[in-house]
Amino acid sequence: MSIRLSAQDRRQQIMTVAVGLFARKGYQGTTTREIAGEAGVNEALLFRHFPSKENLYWTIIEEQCSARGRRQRIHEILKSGDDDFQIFSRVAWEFLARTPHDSQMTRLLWFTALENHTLSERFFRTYVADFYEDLGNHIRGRIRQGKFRKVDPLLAARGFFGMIVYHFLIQELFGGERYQQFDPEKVSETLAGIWLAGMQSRTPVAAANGINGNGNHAKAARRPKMTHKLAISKK
Amino acid sequence: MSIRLSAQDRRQQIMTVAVGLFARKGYQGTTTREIAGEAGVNEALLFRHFPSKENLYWTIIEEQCSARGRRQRIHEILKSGDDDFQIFSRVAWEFLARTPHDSQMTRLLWFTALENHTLSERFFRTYVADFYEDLGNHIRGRIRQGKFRKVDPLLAARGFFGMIVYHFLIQELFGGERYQQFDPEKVSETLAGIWLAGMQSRTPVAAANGINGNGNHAKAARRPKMTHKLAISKK
DNA sequence: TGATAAAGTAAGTATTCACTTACTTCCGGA
DNA sequence: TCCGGAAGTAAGTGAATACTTACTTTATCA
Repeated sequence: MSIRLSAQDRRQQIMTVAVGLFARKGYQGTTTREIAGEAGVNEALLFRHFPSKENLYWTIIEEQCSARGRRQRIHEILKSGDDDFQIFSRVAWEFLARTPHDSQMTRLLWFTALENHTLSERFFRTYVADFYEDLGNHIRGRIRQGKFRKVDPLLAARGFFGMIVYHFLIQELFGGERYQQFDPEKVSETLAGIWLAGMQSRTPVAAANGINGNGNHAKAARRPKMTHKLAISKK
Repeated sequence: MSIRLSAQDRRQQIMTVAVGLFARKGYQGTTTREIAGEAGVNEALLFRHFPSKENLYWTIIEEQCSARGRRQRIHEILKSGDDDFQIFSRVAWEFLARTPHDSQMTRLLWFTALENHTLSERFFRTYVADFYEDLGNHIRGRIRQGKFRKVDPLLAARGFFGMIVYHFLIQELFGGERYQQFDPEKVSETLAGIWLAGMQSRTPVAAANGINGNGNHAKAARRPKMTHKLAISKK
């Protein structure tokens, strides 16, 4: 028996509890009994607020993941006219400085992407692709201005996000934070600094090793070695 | 009724089928009935070969993920004495040039990490931490030689792996490959090139924006702006 | 101060799950 | 050729699951 709440408050409380459980154990790993139990109510009440477990799940995803706030903020950062180090540090910061609720939702979304691979594409288009478009356009502009090396803007954008998202995953999802704490601001600046210096490098050290001036690759000389390694790697 | 196989062959076949199902749907999302059905045998036979579903799962993980081959190869690459562009391109290549079986196992391991967060740390220590140690040591050496910027070697290694692993995840797990195909060799060289140029940058462009010569950060001037953004991001 | 509607619950149901028991089929070697 | 043992199966078991039905409690307002 639990404290009597208004339908609206109870609904919200059930969703909050469910986010935590779905994020920790996934959709399949969470039972409606657990959700009701942790919310301190009878299971039947859960089904008065949500017609099915699946509906509860998608309600959470659609309500919590609109993420328009972040996209808007990143859009503003990119158009702010600041210098690139400011811009990329702040974009990184947007992804690294997360509330506990953000962390939970990130876990939940990775679960969704893995569990429901028919919907993972929709998820990707809705919540991720926009960032690439905005950042890719920015990078493309810089390349046109001659400020960045000529590389595939999409690949460069992925590289940048990859550094940040992967760090976040290791820290928050794999428990890396138990071994070493990182200051999000320092991480933002360090990773953005590495990536940016790599993109701005006008006389890239790598040029001596096979990347020519305009960012294309001179493959012929190195290919045999790589091919050899591939043969081994396939076992 | 299925073709009669030797116990050894049947066991192997069940494992092969199970890898595919666990990778697509996770541990919780896969039923023993499905595995038996797809293997074309009775469910009871599955339990003669494996005492439990959980045992089947861990047998797969321990048998398929020894990954010692790859660690050994990466160790050799790092000690090969090649120039850094060769080294980092080839390490990237090791992670990007995957067989379909490798892709399946990667999906399965991400599932494991998410589903079983008490064991994800063990997984991380067993199969990931080694790479960091090897690569981190290499980076530390280069910093000592004055060839790389002075940044946290662990963070730099994570940044490098992040670029590669994230690209792989997007392509293989989120279906990014349906929109755009990438040549693994080109991706390896481009990402390694960006990261390496960023690490080697002797007079980093970012220095004008707040990173000083030895890689530490001058925070004071920029912090108010960042803090402002954080306040917004917390909603 | 009751009537009422909404909040909340006890005790189910059908189905599915991992796993078992008791049986049949078939191959290889003496 | 025949028999022992291994490969394979039909038909379950109890527990757990998502979801339901029929009921009780309680806040609110005329």
